[in-house]
Amino acid sequence: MHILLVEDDSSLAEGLQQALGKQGYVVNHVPSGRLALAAFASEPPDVLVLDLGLPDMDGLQVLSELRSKGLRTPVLVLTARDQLDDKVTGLDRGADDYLAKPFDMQELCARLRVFERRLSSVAVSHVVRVGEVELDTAAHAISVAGCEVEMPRREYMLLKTLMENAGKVLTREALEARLYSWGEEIASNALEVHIHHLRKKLPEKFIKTVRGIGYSVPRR
Amino acid sequence: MHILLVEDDSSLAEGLQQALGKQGYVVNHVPSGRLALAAFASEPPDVLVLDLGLPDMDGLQVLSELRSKGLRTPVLVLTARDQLDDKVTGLDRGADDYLAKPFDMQELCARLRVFERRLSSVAVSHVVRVGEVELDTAAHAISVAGCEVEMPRREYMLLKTLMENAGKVLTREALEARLYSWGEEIASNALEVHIHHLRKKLPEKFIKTVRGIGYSVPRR
DNA sequence: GCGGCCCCATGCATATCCTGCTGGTAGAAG
DNA sequence: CTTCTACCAGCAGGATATGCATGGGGCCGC
Repeated sequence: MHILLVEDDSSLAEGLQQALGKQGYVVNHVPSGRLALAAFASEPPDVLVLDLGLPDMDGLQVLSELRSKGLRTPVLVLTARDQLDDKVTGLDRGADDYLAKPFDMQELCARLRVFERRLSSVAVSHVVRVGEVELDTAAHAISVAGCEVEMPRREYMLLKTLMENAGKVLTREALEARLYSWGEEIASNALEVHIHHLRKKLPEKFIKTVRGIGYSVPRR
Repeated sequence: MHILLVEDDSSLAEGLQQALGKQGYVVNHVPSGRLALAAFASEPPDVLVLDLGLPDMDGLQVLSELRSKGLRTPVLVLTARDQLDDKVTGLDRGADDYLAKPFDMQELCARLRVFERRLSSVAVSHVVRVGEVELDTAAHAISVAGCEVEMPRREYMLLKTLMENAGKVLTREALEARLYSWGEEIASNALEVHIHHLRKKLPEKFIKTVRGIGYSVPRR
């Protein structure tokens, strides 16, 4: 799941990015409202985590802006505990949840999981099947010909994006954008290595390479 | 956009069919779950609008059936307002949206537009067909008389530009400009070579040469 | 530390492409 | 009708780019 974190306190942001990354989220961080809107336009995340105290524009303003464009992305608002009024205003303007600083990491994660569930139930079915490969997005499980197969995080993500776009060719850039947040771009053939590992676990010819473009799994 | 409407109340169904038809949608209507599955098999729609109260099988059952087959077609569920539990169950089973009867036509249209947007952004499966040659820009795939044909990058690009401008004659310069970026201009008959390779894979006379000008594929 | 996971670097295999050349063809000029 | 010429088709050798395979080492959880 892609999270866009809008937070001006860089040390807090870094901590969050790291912690959430370990939970398997892909976190992009921007320190200001203007950048948040820009990031949103170029690469819409699944969830927005929004601090209200921002240098350039008020967090609530960001929220209003997004909603006025008809975007329904779930938003979790962070704010200092003593500004409780913000809570009401925030929810009024379309926030989905609210967390007072300082907050517990556990709690943040729990609330993100709620979003995640909501997303996966609203967005797409839980099970994607292509040929004899079945991917259960809810259980994070893959089975090949009815047999469960273990998948590390990156491989899972990669396979998932490929299967969700079965029939289309995904460019190397598109895949990398999906697997990595900004700032953790890779400078090697890591992607090819993952593809390599995936192929070992999947039926032959399941992942087709389109030379010069990228990869695809055929729609069946 | 193709809509499959599953609704047993015939008067409501007729009204919807008419109203949605005016919006430019193509609406097929079936009154039962069994027929819905049949219709789905023979002609998969872009969106399914599903009433939950059906005579033969529960609408939710239809939904489960579809999802278990790995079909990810967007589904909008209709249900009576007093059966709110259905909402949760429906979303759990893979519905994408939900509308309580009686509903406003405006709102239904708005929600369908959301699906439409989602479709067009995800499935940019843009297919160009000229004669018996078919080109799918999303899958980077070419098929001649229904048979898949491999295509390297340059040949693909070349064929694509020709087909997208079927009927027009493209000068050699125009084609080269499309295939090569600045700095990698070519200094030989490379283009002719690619044309040669293409002709080998395509039906006879598919690419016409216009002596002194360039090439074209006829519009059919 | 041990093991899984993942990024990185390298060498190898080959598909893909450009090049240069030879021979063919169409259309105009004589 | 013949000839001439610019343009085009076709081929094969070599250069290049691209992807694959493999091993090393860093990092983190246990």
